[in-house]
Amino acid sequence: MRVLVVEDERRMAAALRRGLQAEGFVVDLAHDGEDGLHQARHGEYDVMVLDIMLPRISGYNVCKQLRAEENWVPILMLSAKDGEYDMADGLDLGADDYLTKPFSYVVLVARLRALLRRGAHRRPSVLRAGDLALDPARRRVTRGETPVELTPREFALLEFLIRHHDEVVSKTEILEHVWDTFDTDPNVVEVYVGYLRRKIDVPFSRNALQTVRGAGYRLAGDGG
Amino acid sequence: MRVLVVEDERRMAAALRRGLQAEGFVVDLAHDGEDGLHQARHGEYDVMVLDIMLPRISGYNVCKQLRAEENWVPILMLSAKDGEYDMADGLDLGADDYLTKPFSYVVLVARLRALLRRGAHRRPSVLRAGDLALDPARRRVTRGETPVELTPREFALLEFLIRHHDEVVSKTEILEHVWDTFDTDPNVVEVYVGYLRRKIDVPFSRNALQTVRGAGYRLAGDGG
DNA sequence: CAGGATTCTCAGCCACCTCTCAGGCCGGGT
DNA sequence: ACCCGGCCTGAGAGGTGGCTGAGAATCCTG
Repeated sequence: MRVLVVEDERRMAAALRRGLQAEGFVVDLAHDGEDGLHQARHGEYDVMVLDIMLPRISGYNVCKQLRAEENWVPILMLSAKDGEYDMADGLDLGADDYLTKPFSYVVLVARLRALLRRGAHRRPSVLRAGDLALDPARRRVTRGETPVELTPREFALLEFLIRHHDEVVSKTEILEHVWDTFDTDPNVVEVYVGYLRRKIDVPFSRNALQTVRGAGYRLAGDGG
Repeated sequence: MRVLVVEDERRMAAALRRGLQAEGFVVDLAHDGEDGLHQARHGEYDVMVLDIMLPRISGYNVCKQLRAEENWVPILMLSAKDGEYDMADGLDLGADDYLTKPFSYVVLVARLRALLRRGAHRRPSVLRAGDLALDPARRRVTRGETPVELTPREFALLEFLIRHHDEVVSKTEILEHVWDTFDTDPNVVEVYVGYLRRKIDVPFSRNALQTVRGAGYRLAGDGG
């Protein structure tokens, strides 16, 4: 599990790093708010420990900024101050938990694990067209209730078609977006369209993946 | 044993703390329902004493909320003698025991110990996927009823996979989160996936740890 | 420092995937 | 009907990704 620790006091930061590494975490450090914000944006962290009193950008603003950017990494806030007001403030800004210094090391680890267990709020996005459903994250395709096994190329092709369902897409477009070339033999598209049809078309049902002679292909969606 | 006491009357709270500490418990206090809910969520308590009449959020709702979040910490409820709710109400909402004020410490402690002995309904602190269970705190893994011995690296890999069960995770993602590098030979992931399979895959059963060629790996989990 | 556990590298092997090719099919125009 | 161009498809060669056994390097522990 990968954790970003944003803490300006060097001794505290070093202690946290050692301790968390001993617990099996992969630890990155940032020593001010700007650095922390930057690292949080570009690294994929499972959880984040964020001090409030920081040079350049305060922990409050780091948190606020990340949430504004739709970054939902679980955040545990640390503060030297005490009082309910601070805590409510931090939680309002989108932190997931809050700890007041001095804190017990055991408690910190326990709460980090609690955050990890809950997980970040993630967005489920499933693409649909007709009775076809494609989940890019899970890399899973179903027709109705039955799962469909696709090779990577087939999957990429179907994803492109389903994103443009009900539109006619030319073989050239497909080559550009799925194969990343434009001067290959378009026959390869025909071949893969054939593969897809064998896997996603139900016998005795109208074809979901239609040929538009001279123009390209169209994947029929529910709307039209 | 770690106990969380949620009680708004300061005198009563202080008395409970002293009494329970004398019995050898580690005691945390919360003075209203919101605080109590928060602490219960983020701390790992072995048992919880929860007053019903509380500012902000009632004890009933704290309990209900925790159970809705699959938090199965044993809860002992406290009520004033003339409360508007009765015992059946509290137990219906998922409390494990119920005491009416005034009560004797001896009885309180006896019932807490009984709860601890009985254990919670279930320990939800473990991650699950299919018949695999991984307890991050105890660093323990079981397949069904049988324990599985894992090395630290294997454990970290399985933890990452189980947290993303049903999703396809690429070797690069795995390298970043488990190995803390991104430019190492991905073959090391393949090797460790192989190790894991030998330890967690049951013969004659469908593979829990599936290869998604060209994309990564997916740990199959049954909704949990 | 010895012995064992753990992590990692390497190379060979295998299965699957990708793409090419050639022949056949089909639709439309005349 | 006939032809032509676009499309489909079966077969198969070649490439690539992934798996694994062997063993080296490293870490841990007594």
